[in-house]
Formats: sequence, structure tokens, C-alpha cells
Amino acid sequence: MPANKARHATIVDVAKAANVSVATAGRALGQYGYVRPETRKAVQEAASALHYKKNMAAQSLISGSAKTFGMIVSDISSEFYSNIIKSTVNYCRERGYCILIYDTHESAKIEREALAIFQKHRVDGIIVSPADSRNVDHLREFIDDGGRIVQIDRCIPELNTDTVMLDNREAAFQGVSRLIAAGHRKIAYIGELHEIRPDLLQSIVNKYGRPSRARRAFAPSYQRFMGYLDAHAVAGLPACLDMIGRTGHYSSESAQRAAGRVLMHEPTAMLAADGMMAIGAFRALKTSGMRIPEDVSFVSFDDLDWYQLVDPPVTAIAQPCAQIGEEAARILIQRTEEKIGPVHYEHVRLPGHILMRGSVRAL
Amino acid sequence: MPANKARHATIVDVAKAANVSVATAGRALGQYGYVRPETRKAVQEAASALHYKKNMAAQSLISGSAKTFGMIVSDISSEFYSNIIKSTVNYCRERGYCILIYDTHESAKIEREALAIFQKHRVDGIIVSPADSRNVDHLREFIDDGGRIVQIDRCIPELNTDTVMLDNREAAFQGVSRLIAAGHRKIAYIGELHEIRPDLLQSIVNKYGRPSRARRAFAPSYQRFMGYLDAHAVAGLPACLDMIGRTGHYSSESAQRAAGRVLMHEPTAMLAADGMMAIGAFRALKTSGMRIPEDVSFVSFDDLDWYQLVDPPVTAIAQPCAQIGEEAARILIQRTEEKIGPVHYEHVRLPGHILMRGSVRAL
DNA sequence: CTGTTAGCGCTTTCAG
DNA sequence: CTGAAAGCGCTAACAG
Repeated sequence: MPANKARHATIVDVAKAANVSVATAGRALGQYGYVRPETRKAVQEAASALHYKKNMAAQSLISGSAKTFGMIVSDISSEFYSNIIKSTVNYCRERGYCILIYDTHESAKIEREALAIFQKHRVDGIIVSPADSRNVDHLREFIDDGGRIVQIDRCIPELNTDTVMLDNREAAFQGVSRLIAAGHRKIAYIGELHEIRPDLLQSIVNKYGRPSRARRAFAPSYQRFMGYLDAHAVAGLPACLDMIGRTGHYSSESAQRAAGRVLMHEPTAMLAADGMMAIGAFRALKTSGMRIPEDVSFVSFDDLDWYQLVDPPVTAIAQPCAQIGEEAARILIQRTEEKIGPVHYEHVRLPGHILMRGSVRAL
Repeated sequence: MPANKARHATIVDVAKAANVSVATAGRALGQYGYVRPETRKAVQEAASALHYKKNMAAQSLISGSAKTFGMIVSDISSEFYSNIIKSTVNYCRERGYCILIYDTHESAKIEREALAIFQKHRVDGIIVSPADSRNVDHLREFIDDGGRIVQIDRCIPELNTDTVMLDNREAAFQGVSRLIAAGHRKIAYIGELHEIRPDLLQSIVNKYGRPSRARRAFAPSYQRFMGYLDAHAVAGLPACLDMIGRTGHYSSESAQRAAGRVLMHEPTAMLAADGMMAIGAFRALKTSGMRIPEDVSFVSFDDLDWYQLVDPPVTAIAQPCAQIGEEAARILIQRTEEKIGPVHYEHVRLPGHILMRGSVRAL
């Protein structure tokens, strides 16, 4: 609103009050150029007397940088993303950067809109967890226009960006291996897997072992599924289609149904691919009257607050959310300030942490 | 980074490509002034051919508005705030606004920093849940400088701002009244209440009934406590200090200790003042071997995911988070676009919703 | 309906 | 070390 304009003192006002030129005032207030200490002090006093606040729009116009990053996730209110956002925001604040944020609810259309707005604001970079692996032209275009992107959690390998995520496959491998070591042979997996057509699931399970496009896949749930298969392969155990609860889409209701179906085949353990799946799987377990861990052992990715409030507390494969958020921010700030182009991209893979609690029993 | 600058087409480029003046190009691309349809079309085509993206910095510089709001909360990752943020962000996105976000972890110092940055960015307004009721000079100064603020959840009455929050006192009154109606006489209250000196708690409980500064208090937990007392007063029941679990500071550990102390006085019901308190209170109940609701009925403010996952599910006094976020955004946008000053401030008070689940039993 | 021109507030030459 | 002046990309007057 114009009112703002009229109200704020400009550098010209400060310069006048301090009896110097605008150039000198600018040098005294900014970090650039040489100013005599006394002059600087006089200018600073004039500035604070006038409640002067530098106008970032002007600075951005001239320098090309607004000291601002954009951030796009599919669900701000999820415990996972909100933890990441929090650490990114704090890391950036300490270094003088702002975060603009958008929530896509998994819509690539909204993601595109958000990107367009960020471009108008000339953000210095974007942290994004892409909504749809098959709809990324806007991301690619952004990159081609010279934009910097760091992908988190979900990473589309075809895009030329830095990436930060859990080492999903390894973490799943570790978790499932523990279950196998504990004597479990029928281990259910509840995950989204919507990238895999249901009719192909069988062949993936069967042909497992041959080099595939698997490791290039987008969704964490897919990579975790690969780790699940790895663990079986290493242990010389066959993986069985009956144990795979593929949810059509990403909701706890869908997970509950999938888990319910799998339970009919009497697994002795169940792995939920993330916090959302965990809610559905846990409900299915309760609903069907299964006792944890007496009848079925239960493990889940992520580490939500409620895992420790239910009885027994849920054994988790926790992600280092704070670290994910900081690493993404660190990369973006580095690239922004060093002005280095994409000589090569960083692909940060962070280890998961297995938190043994009461929901797993040895057979 | 300068690279951005070099890379982006400007309105001059577009004007040249379309064989019109910059003014015409501006009119065609912006929403202002008259342009012949064919001209507009030509300009738009030139613009998209050149990947033209309007530079908000320039627009902001001239119009004084960056179409951006700031948002400051104490904990982005809490289920409560992240839900609010999500709805604010979406409401604003649909109307062409951006949200800059900061997290204070309850620090007024960080709040001040965040505010300063927002001022530099010439945000059109700020949504804030203040960190500290006794340290608000920066907020007051911001307002005096012509800034617009909407307070949410925690509202400092002395500040001239719009406010949006739950009708805490009424919601607590309703919740506690239900417990009383169900036959409960010893109802514990677990809340932060750090604004009340412990030695004054007794007199507040005793002297309850006389008009006090109570309704002007800052923290929701205080207002909810007043509602708790109201319910007792209306029912003609004495409130008892033994039943008040005042946590020194805001943490689940602290709440657990407070609840543990109160449990020694054998309450038949317990009300947690918010989600954080609920975790501690719930743990205390479990730890002390109390069965819910057989031994102690349990009710909590907020409605976190886990309330429905534990057994029995927790009866809740839910806040309309999405509505809080939208109302705050609505007010800010209205004030921004209508450019109306603070003729009078809006004080939106939203009703809580009691969700009866299994954790309360009638005596 | 369209073009010319003058800034918005700041930084950056380039001279002193 | 300081000042004058030229823009960054856009919009707002004011003529045509």
C-alpha cells in the first residue's frame, strides 16, 4: 500500500540528516565501500533516529538477489515436513535469508503456480519436494532459466539439481534385516507404491536381483520397498506378493485397507513405509484385534510423536528431519554466495536411525 | 546473484519484440490501463516467447506492496501452528499473496529480528503469535510505523491489532461443565500458567468471581483456566488448588511432573490445556498406572493425530485451525486492498468443538 | 488506445 | 575517503 511508501524514511532522508551524500550514506549502511568511522557513526545515528529500514525491493532490483528462498512441500502440516521447514527457516534466518513457503497438497498445478510466483520474486533458490514425478516441466524450465533447486525427500533423478534425502533403500534394508534376524519370515510392507502398476508388482518381486530402474525411482516408498527386497535377497528369503500392501493413493484410510488385506495372510511383522501409512496400518492392527507385538510386530518409518504414546511404543526408523532441512539450506546458500554454477550436484544421503522400542518381538 | 539479472527478459525486451512502447507492454501485462486486444495478445505472445517474468522487486519499489505477508509463530513444527500456517498459505496463494515465515522458539529476540527483516521486505502485513507478553516494544513500534498486524492464538490486548483466536474461556467452560455434569467433582487442570506467580494462584482460585484482569491475560492457558473456574462457579463447586497443575514452563516433561503431583490428590478427571500439556498428562496417567477412563477421565484441548490412536481415544476440545489461519489472512488482505486504516479492529473469537470419544466416563 | 518521460530507493561506477 | 550521476525494471502521469 502506498501508505508504507510515504511513511518510511529513505536513504536520501538519512543522507540529508547526516549531511552526507546518498552514496556515502549507502556505504555507511551497507557492507560495501570505505567510510570514515565517524561518518559511519553519524549516518547510523541519523538512520536509527529516522527509523530507517533498508528497502529490500530496491536492493533486490539492483543486486538481483532478494536474500530469499522459496520452499514447496506437499503438506506443511505433516510432522515430517514441518520439522524440515522449521530447521530450514532457522538455519536461513541465522544467515540473513528469508523463506517463502507454499503447500501443494500433491498438486503439480499448484506447484507450477508457486514456482511462477517465486520466479517473479527473484528468489535465490528453491527447496522442493516435488508433487508429481511425471509432471516436472515447470521444474525443468525453472532450472533452464538459471534457477537453483534443491530437491528433498522425493527426488526426481532426471532433474539437474542437488538432492538431500534419507538413504531410503539402506534404511529399509537395515530395518527389515533386523526383523529377519529376529526370526520373522512373513514381513508385511505397507506403502504407497503408486508408481508401480499393480500388475507389475509380481514381476518386480520375482525378478528382483537384476539391475533395474528401481534405484532411479522417485518416491521414497519405492526405494524403501527395494530395501525391503534387498533384505530378503541377502537373507535368501523369498519375498511374497501377499505381504505387499500397495495403497492406491496416499492416505491413512487407504493404508488401513491395504494392511487389512495383508493381515489375512498372517504376517508376523509389519513395516509401514512412513507416518501416514503407519496410522492406517496401526488402525488395521487394532481393528482386527491383533496384539502388538504378541501377534504381529510393528515397525514404521519416520518417528512421529504418537509412536511413543501408544502401548507398546512403536519401533521406528527415524529420519533426521532437522538435518535434511539444514543441508538443503546450506547447499542453497553456498551456491548463492559462491555464485558457483552446477559444476557437479551434491547428492546428500543421510542415514536413518532405528529406534528400538516395544513393538517388535523375537520369534 | 547477478546471473539472474542477466538472464531474465525485461519489459523493455518484451516491448521491443512486440513493437510497442514499454508503457503499452506494461499495460498489456499488468491489470491497469487500456490496451487494444490485438496489442495485448501480441505483447503476451512476445512475453511468453521470451520467458518474461515480471520482477516483483521493481513493482514493489513503485507500488509499495510486495504482495507478501510475514508470519511468525513460536513453533512451526507443532501440529497446531503448522495447520494454521497451511491454511493461511493456501488462502493467500489463491489470492496472489506470498508468505514469509519465521519460527521464534518462544524467543522475543528472534521475534524482533524477524520483524526487522519483514520491515525491510516491506511486507503488507504480519500474522504473529507473540512469543512474550512482556516484551512487545518491537511489535508496538512496527504498528506505530504503520505496519499491520493480526495476532493469532496468543493475543496481547494492549496492542492495537486485529486478533483471531479460539474463544478459550467459553470453550473451557463448556468442556469442564460437561465433566461436572457427568458427575466429576475433582477435576484436575494441567496448564502452563507461567504468567501467574505460584503464590498468587491460591488467591485467584479463592477470590474468583470478582472482576479481574483475568480476561485481559495473554496466554490461552490462562483464559482456559478462567473458563475452568467459571464452570466451577456456575455449578456452585469450589475449585481447589490441589487440582491445579501449573507447569513452570512449556514442555511435556514439565506437564508430566505437574500432572504427577496432582494425581496424588486423586482427581476423577483431568483437563490438559493444550496438545503439549496433553502429552505430559497422558504419560503421567500411564506411568502412575491409572486407567482411562475407569480411574481418571481425560480431556484435552486441541485435537492431535494421536488422540485417536491411543486406547481409549481422547475426548478433545478441538480448535478450528484452518479457520484461524484463513480469518487472519482474510483480515490482512482486506486491510491491504481496501487500504482502510484501523477504524476499529476485528476481534474474531471462534468456538471450540468438543469431540466426545472414549476417555470420559460418567460417575 | 499508445508513446514519452520521470521517478520508486538503492548501489555502483567514476571523478574528485 | 566522499560526491555526482547513471541506472536496476517497472508504473504513473501526461501528452498525443
